[in-house]
Amino acid sequence: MADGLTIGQAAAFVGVTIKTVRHYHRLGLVTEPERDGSGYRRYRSADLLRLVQVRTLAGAGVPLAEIGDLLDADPERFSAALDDVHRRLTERIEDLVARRDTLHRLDRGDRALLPDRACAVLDRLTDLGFSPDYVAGQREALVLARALIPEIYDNFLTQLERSLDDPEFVELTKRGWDARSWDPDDPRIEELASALADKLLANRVVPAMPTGFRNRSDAAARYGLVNHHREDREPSIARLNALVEANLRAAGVDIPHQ
Amino acid sequence: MADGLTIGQAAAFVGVTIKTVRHYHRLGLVTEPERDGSGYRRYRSADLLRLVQVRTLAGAGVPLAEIGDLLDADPERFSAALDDVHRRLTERIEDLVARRDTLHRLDRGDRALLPDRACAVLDRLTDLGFSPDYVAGQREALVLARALIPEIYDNFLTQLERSLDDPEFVELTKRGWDARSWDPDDPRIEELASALADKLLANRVVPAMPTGFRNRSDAAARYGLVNHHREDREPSIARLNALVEANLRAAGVDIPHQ
DNA sequence: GGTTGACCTTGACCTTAGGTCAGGGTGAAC
DNA sequence: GTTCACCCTGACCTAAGGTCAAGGTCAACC
Repeated sequence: MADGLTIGQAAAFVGVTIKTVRHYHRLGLVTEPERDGSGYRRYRSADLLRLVQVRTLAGAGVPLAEIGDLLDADPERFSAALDDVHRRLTERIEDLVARRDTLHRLDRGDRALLPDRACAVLDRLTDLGFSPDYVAGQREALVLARALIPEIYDNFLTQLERSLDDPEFVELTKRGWDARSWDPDDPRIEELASALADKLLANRVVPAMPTGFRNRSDAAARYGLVNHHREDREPSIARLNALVEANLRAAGVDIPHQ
Repeated sequence: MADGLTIGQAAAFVGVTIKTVRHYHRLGLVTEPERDGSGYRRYRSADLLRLVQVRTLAGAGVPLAEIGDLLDADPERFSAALDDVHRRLTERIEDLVARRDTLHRLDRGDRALLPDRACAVLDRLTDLGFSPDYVAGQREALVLARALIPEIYDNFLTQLERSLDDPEFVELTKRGWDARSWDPDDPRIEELASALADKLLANRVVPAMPTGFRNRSDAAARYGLVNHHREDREPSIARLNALVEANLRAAGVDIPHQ
């Protein structure tokens, strides 16, 4: 008898739930339609049209709070606003595409993100016979370096690449990795530290401190984080690294304490 | 002295706010790091790594509630989950692209959405000299028909197209539109209704009632909504339409009352 | 003519992914 | 020695709805 659709029909029509339609009413986005004898809302063509318009904008991500003004604006302002919505939507889409693409890098073994050059170095580590644990640790260090101190990330990578060309250095590094099973007070650690420091100085692959930070302690914090990554799990390696750093410092290399 | 980044540095590092990091702690997504002497959180490399992983997934739209399980899953389950995330992200992107494309149809004069065939008919109406108001009304009716009763939308459109090929019909329709300024009791309305009904029957462009609905009253509600669109604003046109319908009904056409 | 089941009404509270505010403690620098 | 940027907790706010409760209505079926 009473004409107009009920709220359920109207909602199904525009593809939303009843609650959503009522939500739009409460926000004043769509004026409440007339009620029939039993208090039901009855939607007429004009209401549905408005509902479709609101939904189209809302579906495109326009905040509901803006939609009212937008639809009631004069045509050229509306048109300009539409262009703006379109632009923002395009940005959002591009952002999502970029995120989708980085997503698959999470799946390359370690769930972290590294460019190809770093991956090549890591593959080479594996080929040279380093243990998967060691490779994983280096991978994490590279991820951190890239994110925390991009200024010296290249330096870090180059250092790794050059070191791998020197069989003696590779040997020393492997021995250093073996040191994790030694007692932290084992005298061999001091010997090894000395040999490693000499090698580093000879090959000129000393770590460069990051520059350009607001203060030195910030840089030091980042440097320490990268260079002492995973040491909390390996006390002997921590001691080895500390000794190597002490040796380098004694030779005049700028390395922050702790 | 104490090593590790503060929460602000860690947050800046992964590109989020401090509050977001604390939020992840509360959800158990990233375990709370150790505190320093003054109770500040100190983030070490492993914490940052975890933070980057969480952010990468969260940024791709994975609900925070799922991320924990996901990152702690074994590799092949993780990999499968990543594929799933990728798939959902692709769907979302396609959906947004579709919405972006429909968005510009909102800007084609009337802020409603119609396919090309309908637009062509409306343009033709304008070319034939119908007033912009009349065209707007027909446009709205088409939008409603398409959304409410797609089964007869084609029929509706074909009817319009055929009618426009008949100059006499065009003349009668224009006269019908002029009738909105007449008194609703004007005797000319009855005449016109009779002529229009004859023409409709002769051209066989009678409206088809929608079929296949759960009940007849639902169909009737939709039909009424489309066919009596805008009549609340034009009482004379309402009367004219009612008379045309009565004439058609008398000739055996199935049209619901009200 | 009674009951069933699908619909409608309002109102109050829940959700996600954080943001904001209040009130107070820390740390480094000028 | 104070200033200013940073940190702490806890309580409440946001958008865009969803869920639940308690009750009224409508059409259909028996």
